[in-house]
Amino acid sequence: MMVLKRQITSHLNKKSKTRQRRGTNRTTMQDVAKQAQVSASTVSLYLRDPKGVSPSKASQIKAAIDKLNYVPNLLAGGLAATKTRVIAVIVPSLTNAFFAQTVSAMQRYLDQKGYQLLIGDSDYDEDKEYELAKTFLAWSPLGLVMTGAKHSDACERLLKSTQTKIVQTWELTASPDFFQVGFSHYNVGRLAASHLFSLGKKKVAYVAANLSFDRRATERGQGFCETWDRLAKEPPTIIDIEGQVSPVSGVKALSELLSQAQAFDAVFCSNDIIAMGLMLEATRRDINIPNTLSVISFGDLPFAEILSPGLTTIRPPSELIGQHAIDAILDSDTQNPRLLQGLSKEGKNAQVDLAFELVIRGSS
Amino acid sequence: MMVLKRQITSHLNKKSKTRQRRGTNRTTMQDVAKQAQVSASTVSLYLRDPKGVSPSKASQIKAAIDKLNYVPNLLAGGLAATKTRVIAVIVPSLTNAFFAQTVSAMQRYLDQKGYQLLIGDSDYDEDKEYELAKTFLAWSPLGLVMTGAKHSDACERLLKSTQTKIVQTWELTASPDFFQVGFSHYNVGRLAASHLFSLGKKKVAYVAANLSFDRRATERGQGFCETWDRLAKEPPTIIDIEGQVSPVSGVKALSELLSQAQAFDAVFCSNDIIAMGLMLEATRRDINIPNTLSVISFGDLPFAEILSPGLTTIRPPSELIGQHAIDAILDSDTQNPRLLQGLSKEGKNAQVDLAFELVIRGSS
DNA sequence: TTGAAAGCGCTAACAG
DNA sequence: CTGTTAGCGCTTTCAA
Repeated sequence: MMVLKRQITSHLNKKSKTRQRRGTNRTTMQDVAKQAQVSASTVSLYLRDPKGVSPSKASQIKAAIDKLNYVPNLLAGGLAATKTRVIAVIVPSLTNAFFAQTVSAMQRYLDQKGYQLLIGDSDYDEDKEYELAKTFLAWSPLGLVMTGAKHSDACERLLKSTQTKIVQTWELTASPDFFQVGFSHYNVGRLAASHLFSLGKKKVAYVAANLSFDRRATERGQGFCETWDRLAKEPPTIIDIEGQVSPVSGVKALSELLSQAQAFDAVFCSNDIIAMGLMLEATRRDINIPNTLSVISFGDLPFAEILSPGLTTIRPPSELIGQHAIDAILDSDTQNPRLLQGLSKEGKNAQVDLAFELVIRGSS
Repeated sequence: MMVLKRQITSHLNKKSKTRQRRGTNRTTMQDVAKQAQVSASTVSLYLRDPKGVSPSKASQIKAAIDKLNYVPNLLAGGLAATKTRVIAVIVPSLTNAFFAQTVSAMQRYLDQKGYQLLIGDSDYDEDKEYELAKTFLAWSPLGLVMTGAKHSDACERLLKSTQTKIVQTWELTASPDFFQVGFSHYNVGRLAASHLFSLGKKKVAYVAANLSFDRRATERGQGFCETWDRLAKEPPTIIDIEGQVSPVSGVKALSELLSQAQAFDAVFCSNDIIAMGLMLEATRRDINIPNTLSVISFGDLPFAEILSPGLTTIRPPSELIGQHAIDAILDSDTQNPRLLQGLSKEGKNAQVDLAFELVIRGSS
């Protein structure tokens, strides 16, 4: 009996063999419990719901935590609970202002809610995207936010087989397999076309970069070209600059435009970065905007308003996309009430179709 | 004996009580092991070092993994190994191009190495930064990359008490407590001052936004002002625009500048965003750059070269900072060989002082 | 309210 | 090269 008791005592006081081996020294919940003279499960309860334990024990535990500088081990917690407070996000590029805005909005939205964002950058590469998704799912996240609605077959299979909530953003498709939050890029193109047509423009072009890699820009282009064709009975010219999107693409695009036989009186740029380059180059070449050439674009990035003239552009709901995506994931966690109101989010593959806005400035 | 055997068998075939309760259905390593007719530890070994198991078993295991669509549970793995392949990063703002570049470089650098980046955005708030650091450390990351060398006292204490490798970036301090990789912002300011002085400029100003919140911009300003004062025997004027950094700050700054009694012939902008606004506004007001006003800045963001005239600016080693930070962390993990060569990284609080570059264009 | 017990799924000695 | 074993630190019944 005495022997047994001593063994128990020593078990409580000494580090286990494994911990000794590894040289691990982490303060555990067990340490806190001992310090506070309660059991580990009471500490656990306190951490999740402080009002669940008696005030006296609560203050003892609080003191112990402060004294020992205790940091809970989320790995152990997640493993035990078979779920985590992590939300994974995969974007094509972190340096792209659109996605940076969306991710940033997610972070702010999550702020103080105790969730972590696991962020991955696929570099516009489907294979990398697949690898990222695989690794991210291994962290048992509450949800996985993908950018775009098209993935490699393997990735698609993976996403369908997981129990994790999947949300696709920035793109809406006809018969979605997952929850989607975005807007119609096709309609963005339509809006641009009708705006230019209503201004009485005759000869227009769609300017983009790296179109074969940018499905969403392609769709905007389609909406633009088909609509223009219907209105003006003439298909727009498409200028597709090779290489990554940068202001330089816009510079090149203008040269390309000027080298054509016809004279254009308006262009729709696939985004503001390109439009900026094009407008600055136009200024340099003494081409008057909007008199000689009207410019309309997509993005409404911070510099759009200070270009001369101000850039007419269509503003996407970057922040809202982030918020709704997070909302959909938190929604599916029964622990959390719905945050944003007024939108039906029922169904595994519901869609949230957000509005975009035409911001008219001097360039058109 | 028979009874015992049946019990064992049933234990292997049925889900455990806990899993049944929770309704968890995850494919585990155990499932793979059974499918492949080997033990779980063999599967584990295979996953970490495929060459460690015999070719025949290896192919069986591979087949089993594919068939079952097995995704390892990184939480369990990390817990068991008391370490993870996660690297945490805290930046002041994800939408800030400088930090986006650094984080993006980290991701690319880590690509295919099987490490994850846990990214947090402190929104330039020391309290948020502290909370983030605390939560991130709870994930037992291999390392934690902080931006800047100044934190709240509580945060400082936390960072010192942890066993996780801490790296501070984008800033170098006199007697560092942690490993630092950055460059001297003071010297950036010095370089800007001597460049303008060598050009024969007489009356200069330092233009910045939100200076009281931007320690690094303040330091660049100090380097600039002190050096200019020494060279020209006159302290520069400091224009500090309130509010978040944006091109609009530059627009406002120019008005401010023009409203002063003296006429300036050169300005040093704290970053390219501001410089862009200032230059566009100058063009609008028909102020000739560089003849009437020279502009030099800091950043070399993508648009710097396409402004008219091109923007003279000092390019920080954004990507290199990311690479060295990761390197320092991977270095401290004995599993990994040093990746970048030629730099001594000994010591817990060594410094990596990276070079920056003056890119001279038409604006100066 | 509180505590004991039984895992969560995996890693890492260790022995064979 | 392979399997056995003993945890990693926490959550969650369940009973007291």
